[in-house]
Amino acid sequence: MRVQLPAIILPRKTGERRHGNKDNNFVSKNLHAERKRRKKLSDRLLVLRSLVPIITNMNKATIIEDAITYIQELQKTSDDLSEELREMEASSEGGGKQMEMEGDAADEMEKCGIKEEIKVTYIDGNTLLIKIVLQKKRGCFTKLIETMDYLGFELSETSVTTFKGAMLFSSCVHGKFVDALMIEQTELLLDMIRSKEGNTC
Amino acid sequence: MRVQLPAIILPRKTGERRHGNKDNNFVSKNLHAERKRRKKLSDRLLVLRSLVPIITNMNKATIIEDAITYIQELQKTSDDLSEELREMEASSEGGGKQMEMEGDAADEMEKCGIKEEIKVTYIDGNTLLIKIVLQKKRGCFTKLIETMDYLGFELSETSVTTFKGAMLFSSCVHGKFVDALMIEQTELLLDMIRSKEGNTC
DNA sequence: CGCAACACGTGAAAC
DNA sequence: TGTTTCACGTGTTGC
Repeated sequence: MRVQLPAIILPRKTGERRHGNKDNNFVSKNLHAERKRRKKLSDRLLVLRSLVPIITNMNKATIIEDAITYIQELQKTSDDLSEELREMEASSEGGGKQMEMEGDAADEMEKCGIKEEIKVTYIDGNTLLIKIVLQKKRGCFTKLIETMDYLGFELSETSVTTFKGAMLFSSCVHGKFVDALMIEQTELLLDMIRSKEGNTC
Repeated sequence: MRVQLPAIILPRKTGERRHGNKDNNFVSKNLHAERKRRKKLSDRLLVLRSLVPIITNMNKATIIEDAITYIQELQKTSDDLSEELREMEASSEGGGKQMEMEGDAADEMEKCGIKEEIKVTYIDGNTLLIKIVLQKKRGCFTKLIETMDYLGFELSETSVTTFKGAMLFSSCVHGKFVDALMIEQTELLLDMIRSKEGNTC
């Protein structure tokens, strides 16, 4: 094998033909251009070689050959990865069936004139009565409970009923409430639950 | 731009120098070898070009240049995909946090002497009173409801309370019950809910 | 020695 | 027109 440093190619001084041209001034106009072109090509090949991890030989031809096989490998692995990811996403979404069911639930709710809503009734500084109507989705109850927990609400006398694709949640919650503060943030609370639904499956 | 068919390159007949060599027999032995080498290199470049989707120009230099950018793109997308996949795998395992929380819930339940159980009280041929204590897990409520729905149970007067990592579910369900049949299958029902829990996140 | 790989200068075709 | 790109044959070098 040719002994050559990986990065620094020592340019061979071969073929330097000092051809004794008769007309020394007209040494062909494109000489410089051709040199530049060759240099550009060599540099490009060098960059290409630096990108390919496995280099069997330093030959120009083998550099390109290795680049070819490397591109093929990359394409294959890329395809495999994207397919694997696609499968993973598909299985992670719980199947389109679930989505359709949720869509049906929304339709059913709309057909029956049920709308998502949240109503907070202030009892006293430590007690609220919360009523929430949500589209019935997988895990929505857990997300709701988690939101309540995140807000520091302690649930008691909780009741849940589902019908016509909707879920009615009503609960007497205990905590330190600053009067009407939370009551005015009901929409925010609803958004929190909704966003939490969107985050996980 | 050079007019050239994408796939079939018509070989230029340029530079065919019929140099009037004095010694016609010794036209330099490496002529054939050099031709073969050039052809090999050209062919490799052709293959490389066929692999790169975006080709700005047919030039040798630009072919390599495009290949370089393409390889860089492939490497980047490959890295991105693998990282995305890694994240997805990590989050798809339910997250160690969630597992830990569920484990904590189980510990807390055990510490408080609460055990998972199901108790079915027969009211009449159309009504049952069901009480279920389950470990509080993400989505367990939905799974429970789905199981009820699968069994053809119609829920009414449903109440849910969570405490100490456990979830208490009690409901008055309506349906066509064949007396004690379902009552004896309570363990089966519990297993169904548990297995449903295991299926999804 | 031959073999393989390379850079070079050059004529010509394409733009 | 001139510029660019190409293939060619060759001299040369390292193995």
